[in-house]
Amino acid sequence: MKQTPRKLEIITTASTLFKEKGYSAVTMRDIAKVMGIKAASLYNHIKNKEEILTFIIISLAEEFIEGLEQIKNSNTSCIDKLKQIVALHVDITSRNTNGMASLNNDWMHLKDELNHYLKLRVDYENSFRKIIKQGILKNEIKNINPDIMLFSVLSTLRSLYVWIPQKEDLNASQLASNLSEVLLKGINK
Amino acid sequence: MKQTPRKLEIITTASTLFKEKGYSAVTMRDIAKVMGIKAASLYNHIKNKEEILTFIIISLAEEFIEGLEQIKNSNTSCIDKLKQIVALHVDITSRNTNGMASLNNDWMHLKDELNHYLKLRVDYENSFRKIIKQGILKNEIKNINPDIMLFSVLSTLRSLYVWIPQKEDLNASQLASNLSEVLLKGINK
DNA sequence: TAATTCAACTAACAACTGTTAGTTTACGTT
DNA sequence: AACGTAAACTAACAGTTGTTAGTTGAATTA
Repeated sequence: MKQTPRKLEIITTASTLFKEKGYSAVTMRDIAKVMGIKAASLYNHIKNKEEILTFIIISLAEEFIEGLEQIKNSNTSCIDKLKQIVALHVDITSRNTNGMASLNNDWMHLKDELNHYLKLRVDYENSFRKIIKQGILKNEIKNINPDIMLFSVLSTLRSLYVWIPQKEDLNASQLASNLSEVLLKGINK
Repeated sequence: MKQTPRKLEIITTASTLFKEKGYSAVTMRDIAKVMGIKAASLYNHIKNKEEILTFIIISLAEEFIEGLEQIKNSNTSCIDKLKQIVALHVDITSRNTNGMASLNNDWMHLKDELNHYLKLRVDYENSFRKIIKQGILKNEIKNINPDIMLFSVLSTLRSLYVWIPQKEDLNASQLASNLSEVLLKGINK
């Protein structure tokens, strides 16, 4: 799946607008206007509006899947794996704050690739839960309902795209380590 | 602001659709079809589409503000106040999972009431942060960047609307206490 | 120089959007 | 029986939507 530079410009521009107003509220004319061209000209580079959304979402989802695959195979404790997952989210999100908005909020507007996306998401959550469950077995993690822990941690990580742009003073590794501390050990002294 | 029963039915129906596809992707004809009437008939009960969204968002936002006001004035430790905030979110969200989707994802489509909403949100976050900062001063809470802790906890609480409907086996108080445990003390043993 | 390709353009389409105006129907009150 | 009202209806509007077809000019290649 090679993309021309102009096509990537369209995707980048669209991402910004999708984050601001959501996929459905952004028109092809909106995207074209920002780029200084007419809406019809976009179709020299892309098949249709859906292709833009699909590219944004699927490429990010696959990046997460690949990252988690690495972490699963690393020979470390479960707690360390969780720290790596936090760092993975901080890393990918820092580089794609706009796209992450679509991944979180616009996936339901996929058509052709909806099932593909849903499979990737379920796979990701299952692998994540497996690490937590193993941590409980190995006595590294508290014996609370694993779904609640998964939900709590993953909700925070999925919301990073909102907070990272307004906290540019924090660098990535600093944010990742502070976040790991809070998620793993809580805020109570 | 008294609402007729039929108007509330429209708002409830719209909330469900807004959660599924987002405000922009839901048409007046979609809402009417679910109710078994024509789109034009909706206007016997509501002023326009925006009024539906405004009602959903502002009434929920005010419920949160009022709840937090109570908690601020309660004569307890900061940790206990945070537990009360968790319970507040679980309570309101359990009763309004659909509306919470709009509060989180559709607020940018407000027009007349956008500034009102933004003020309520900033006020809420400021009050929340104040409780965390006081907890740090009183040595109840770790001395980490309060914004990171606020972000982490609030992200989880704001995502509850996604998880509560798919975990109907958990009752509210059970969920609130488990969640408090995870958010306050972390998942690390 | 001629031929080809790229990436913009104009013009138009059919479908869909929120909304209004005017009409009809059913029902409770005088 | 007559009236008033609530809540549905039909028909239509003006504007917007994604998308297509065909054209143009500039740059690249033969």
